[in-house]
Amino acid sequence: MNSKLLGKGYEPHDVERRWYDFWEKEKLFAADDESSAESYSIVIPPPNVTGVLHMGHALNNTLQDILCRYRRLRGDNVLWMPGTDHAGIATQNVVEKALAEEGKDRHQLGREKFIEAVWAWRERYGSAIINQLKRLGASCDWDRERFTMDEGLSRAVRKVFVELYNQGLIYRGNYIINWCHRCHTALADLEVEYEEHNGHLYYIRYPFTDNSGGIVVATTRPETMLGDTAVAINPADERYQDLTSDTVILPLMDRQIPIIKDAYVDMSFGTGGLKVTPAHDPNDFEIAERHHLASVKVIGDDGNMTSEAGKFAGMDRFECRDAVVKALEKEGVLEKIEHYAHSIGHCYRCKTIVEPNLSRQWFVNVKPLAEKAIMAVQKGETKIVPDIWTKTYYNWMNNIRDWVISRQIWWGHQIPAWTCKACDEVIVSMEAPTTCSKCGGEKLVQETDVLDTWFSSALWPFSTMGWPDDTQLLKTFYPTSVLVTGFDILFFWVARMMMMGIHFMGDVPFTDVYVHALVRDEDGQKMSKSKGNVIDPLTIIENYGTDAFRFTLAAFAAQGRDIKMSERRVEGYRHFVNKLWNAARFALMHLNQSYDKIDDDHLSLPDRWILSRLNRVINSTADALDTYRFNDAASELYNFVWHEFCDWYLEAVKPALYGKKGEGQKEAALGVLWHTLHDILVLLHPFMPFVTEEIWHKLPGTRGSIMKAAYPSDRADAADIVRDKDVESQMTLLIDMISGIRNIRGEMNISPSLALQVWVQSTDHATSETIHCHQDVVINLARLKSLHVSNTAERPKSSATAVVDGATIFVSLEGIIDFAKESERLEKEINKLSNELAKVSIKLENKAFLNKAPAHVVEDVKEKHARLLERKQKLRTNLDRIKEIET
RNA sequence: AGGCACGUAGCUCAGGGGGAGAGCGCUACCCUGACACGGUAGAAGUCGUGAGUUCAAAUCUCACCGUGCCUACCA
Repeated sequence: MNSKLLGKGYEPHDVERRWYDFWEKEKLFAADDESSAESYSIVIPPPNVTGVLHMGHALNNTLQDILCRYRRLRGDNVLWMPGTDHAGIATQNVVEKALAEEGKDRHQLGREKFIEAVWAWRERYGSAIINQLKRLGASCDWDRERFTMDEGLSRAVRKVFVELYNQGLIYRGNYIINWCHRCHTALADLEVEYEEHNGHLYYIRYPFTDNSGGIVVATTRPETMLGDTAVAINPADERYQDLTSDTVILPLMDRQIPIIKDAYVDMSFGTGGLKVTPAHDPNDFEIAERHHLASVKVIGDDGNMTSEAGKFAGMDRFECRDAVVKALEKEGVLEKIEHYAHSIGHCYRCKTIVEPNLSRQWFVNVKPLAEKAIMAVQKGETKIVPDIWTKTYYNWMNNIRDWVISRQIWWGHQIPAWTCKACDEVIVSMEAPTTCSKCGGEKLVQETDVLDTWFSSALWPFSTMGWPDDTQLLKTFYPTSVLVTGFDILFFWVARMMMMGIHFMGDVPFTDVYVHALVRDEDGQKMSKSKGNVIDPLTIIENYGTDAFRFTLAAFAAQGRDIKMSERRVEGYRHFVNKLWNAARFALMHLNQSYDKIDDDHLSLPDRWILSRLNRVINSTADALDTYRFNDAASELYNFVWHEFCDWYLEAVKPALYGKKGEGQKEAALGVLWHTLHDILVLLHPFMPFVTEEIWHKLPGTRGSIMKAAYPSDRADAADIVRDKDVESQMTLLIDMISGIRNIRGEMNISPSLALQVWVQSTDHATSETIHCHQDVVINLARLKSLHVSNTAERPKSSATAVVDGATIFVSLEGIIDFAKESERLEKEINKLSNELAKVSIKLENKAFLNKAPAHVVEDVKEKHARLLERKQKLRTNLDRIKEIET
């Protein structure tokens, strides 16, 4: 007996550390660059180097790990490519903050020293999130870990930039972009978050040159009026048909500006007069283009007013707003102020209010790339799961606008463009040029801007595999099998990877995209630090163990639904881990060897039954995982292990295991027990890698890591485990009988220790045969003194009755029966049956149903009706008897 | 403004045209030689509201109410 090998309760911490080290040491996560096995690959959504593991990461990586571990068990050559993202703005912010604490800023250091400081920071803290992923059990091929700023990936970035530039898909120009004054950089449209805000709408009168009348405009940002270069009205607006002047005076600046007519102006808004500020509003910018208006930039890149702002120059933009309002009031041109709710854009990194700003930036013309990315999904080259996201993907791709890729920060891939000081020629090239290709000049200055981080992440599926070199890794693993991600980065990342992958690799980056839900708190709120509702995955791991946590995430991961994280649920699954542990503990008390072959001759009904059920769960789990139904797989396994294996099988075979059924049955049961536990461990391993590995090593006959095991249905002996419906229905009969007797015991308050005498009456030969053959199972599990089976109405005088299909059960209660209680119990049962019977009867009385419903449905309902009726009548007979005795 | 999802037991959620399910919680009994992180039994839902399609609707359609999210606009 080796029962001492397992402790009474499962203690995760030591086990987790031990096996993770073992897996790493044994290189069990390593992919083969070249292998005859089928390839399966996933690239990790690279977390930010500055990041700490949150629930989103935990879910995302747990799902990927389940897939990877599952595919390994299926014999695939699996590559899970790990790495991190340099997160330009976020990381720069973090390092700047650290510098600020030392009283320094980046400008004092200079660009080069600052970059060094960021690298140093990365050395020190950058592996935090990687270590946290390891605690989750993530089986990434860590030897291949990549970073978007690595030399290899940087080369890919330069290559892509140069090619897109040469193809005319990257250009530089002056356009309105979103500007964050705090991060001091341009932001892409996607990087702006809008939030509802209670502001004001200011009505300002721009008088005619003679200071009379004029046009009233409305604005939420009065300070921008300093940069107005026109007032626009709708050409169809009747209010302005009789204008005598075609100019107005811009108040405070005393500038004469034109009145222009443009159909863009919404006549129903405000007064129908629109102030035009081309440098600070995207729509105004477009109007200005159409009407060839000048642009006056009054808000500077630092958030202060520029010299163009006249006497307001140098003022902070918000202070200026108040000052302008006061000044307008003083001039008597402020008509009114209304309360006005509107949404304002904020920087997604630092939450500062962003300003549309005219600026010279680099852009990607994404339309041509997007078209191919749409086609690829339409043609099914990439499948988005669940399908619901496909529409969102199309919608966004169809309305896509050019992408600003330049950022005015230091940390990132510096744009590989140089300007010749002598002739202003722009040279874009992989390596720094020494002379100007046009004039031969030697004074070349590199563009100071860096690229958007997402520009490099867009290349992730192939840059991590060595592109632009033609590597073996790419040949084996590109396109990747699936991308697992949250919908929040569907556009930021997935769409852009699609575009770049197709353009540069000539093939989609992944064949499937599995989009999972967002993890929210128990009330459905998005977790955020500011709300203080963040649940730290590492705390959960500390308290409940990684396996319980992972299983919870899988069980919660129903498609198309957000996940509301509940600690209670994790606790529940911790109990499940412990249940498995104890089932194994019990099994290992009896198992001293492995069993290659199941002894068919001595199998009991429970043995055959559990093998049949095992066969079902093997197939349904595989099916669920193949279609990304993680929650289905998890609940199948949960129910099988707890409610079939533990509750029924283990209890049923105890007598055999304790040698009460002879050596033959004992050995047969041991064989089944070994097989079932063995397969349970393998099936559960993707979800609960640690506890399964721990038990695996205690199970006799296993060699090496469970990671090297074969999925049950792929094994040579898989044929031994077959589904047998006959066996299942026989076992169901026994289970129903036992439950019926237990119900009587419970309801009648009969002590569990009292062994009962039971008479079973059945006129159905097959039923009585089954009961007779397997009566030991019933006697054992229902705690009986005796069980008599007959086809006559032989029964004890004082008894309680239960009914199953094909048989009536009489539990002798000689001397202890409480007639009133038994009547009550029977009446309750009869009531239940009557209710069900009523529903069924309605159907059968409905001629339309009998005529139109499919024959098998009608047949089913008739059968059910007969069954219910039989049961009810039997109970009724016994109730009558009881009442007779009682009176 | 447009779009998408969701409203099922006290709580958290599965299910998805023909017998209402799970976990937690609750009630009663039980420390039965794996497990009290356990066992056995039990109570509990007009499946948001209203209409329609159908022989049959929790399930499909529409409207409404409520919740959440996404996209766009916002002078």
